[in-house]
Amino acid sequence: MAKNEFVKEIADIETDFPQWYTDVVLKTKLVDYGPVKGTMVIRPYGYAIWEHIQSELDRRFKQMGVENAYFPMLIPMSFLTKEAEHVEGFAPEVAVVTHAGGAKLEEPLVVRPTSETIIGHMFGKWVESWRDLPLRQNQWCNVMRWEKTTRPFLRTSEFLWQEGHSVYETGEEAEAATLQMLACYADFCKNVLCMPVLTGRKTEKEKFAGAVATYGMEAMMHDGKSLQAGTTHYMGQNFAKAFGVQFTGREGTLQYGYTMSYGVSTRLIGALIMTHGDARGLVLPPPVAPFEVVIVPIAQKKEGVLEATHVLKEALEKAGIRVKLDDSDNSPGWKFNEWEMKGVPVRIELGPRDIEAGKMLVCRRDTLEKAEYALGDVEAVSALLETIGRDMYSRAKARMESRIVEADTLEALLAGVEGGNFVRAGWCGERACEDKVKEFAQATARVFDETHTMGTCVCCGKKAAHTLFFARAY
RNA sequence: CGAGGAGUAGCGCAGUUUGGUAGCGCGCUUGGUUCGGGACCAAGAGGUCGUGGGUUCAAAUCCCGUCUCCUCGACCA
Repeated sequence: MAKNEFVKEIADIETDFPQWYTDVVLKTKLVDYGPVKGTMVIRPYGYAIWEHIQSELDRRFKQMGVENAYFPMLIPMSFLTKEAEHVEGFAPEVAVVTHAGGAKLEEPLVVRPTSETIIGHMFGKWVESWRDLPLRQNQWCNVMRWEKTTRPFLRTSEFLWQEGHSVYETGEEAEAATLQMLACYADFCKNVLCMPVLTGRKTEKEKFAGAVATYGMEAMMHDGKSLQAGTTHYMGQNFAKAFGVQFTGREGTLQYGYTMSYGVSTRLIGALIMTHGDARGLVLPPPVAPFEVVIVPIAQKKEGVLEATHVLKEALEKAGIRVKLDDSDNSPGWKFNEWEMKGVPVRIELGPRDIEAGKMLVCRRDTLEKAEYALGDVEAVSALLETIGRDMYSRAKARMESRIVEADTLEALLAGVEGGNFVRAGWCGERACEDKVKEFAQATARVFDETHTMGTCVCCGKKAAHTLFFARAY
């Protein structure tokens, strides 16, 4: 394509954010649509991000003493109905297998929308004594929820996630574990995804079907809307009683365990795209970027250029940096645009001029700044990657904080969320008021704010029992 | 599930009003010249027009059915 014919490949991020998102995930080859409604194919460039998310989280879980396991995808329909709230919440969106082996099944099987039931069933068999507790297992798997409207990574019929499930002797322990895992997630978002989140408990209306309490973390997307990036749930004895998770306690009496669960999904990929992306496309956090550095040779057929880029690549790789050397026949300008759209944190340009001067041109994706480094200065590149990650977090955090506003009235709340803000507001605690806010402002309660106190309910004006963050959400 | 939009080459589209046997751009292949912000020349390959039926001498085009995808709303990691 000639310079003067250059057409913008992706929609304008400011005026058409949803289209920008769809364009970016497709054009950068993170994902493609599957042939079945609502399904997605996670392509290598996208799956690499997931693999980095997985390995980093998996390491953290294991450090906390969680073991990995795998439970079957098919769950007897009757399991789902054992916990009243649970079935009510999930029944509308499960896919059901009615036929197999050429015959109708006696009992339909649901494709797991989440695994509390089947894991509860198995834990019921495995837990006998207080000595078996805590029992903490996690699985990496796919789940299926037949959603009405879908969008790659953010909401798909089938998605990948991890779901951790634990049983404890006491409610205090289980609840503490629920909060501990929430903190683990938030730390992961900060240090690995460079993404700030608000964390806190969810309202009854927003909690997980069957839980006593649900905690969530909410990330602010580029347009100021909220995305639930992960949840942890304290189940009390609800599932333990439904599935007979009982043990003989320290005093010799038979008692039910207390369970909790937690999960994050491939939605995190959508979250980081919509948090960090800009008009040129993706801006990937270095810790999860498939490539942290792309090397673009200039005049690569000239004597010594490709050789020099290979030497540089090996030096960077030796320091543990993930490197792509783009020695394709495309022009340098084409490569610059391509890799910027794909969000590679650092680009290094290396041509005859640099080689002669013993330098290399290093370009940051997040700020688009360029600087000359000594050729082969691996430590400086390493340090730059660290800096980029920190700066991405700081910018996102400053942005989120600048977009938290307070409201005393429904009108103010509406104006706040329409302006792309998280709105802090008081709440009397009545479901009717929460419903009214949603109807009036198309905004939902995201999490409780434990750090501030608003005096009156934003809806009815009575004394506030709680302070909440409201936002429009994906 | 309600309201819109769209299915024609790998991608993006034109052609449908007024039926006449399929075209453009990008990409792809081969060769050559290029290379510091989407290079250029030349020669090529690639489509039973989503699908089933109907009308007609003749259907991408007209009629009926059907499937799928996208966007926006009510539900959700």
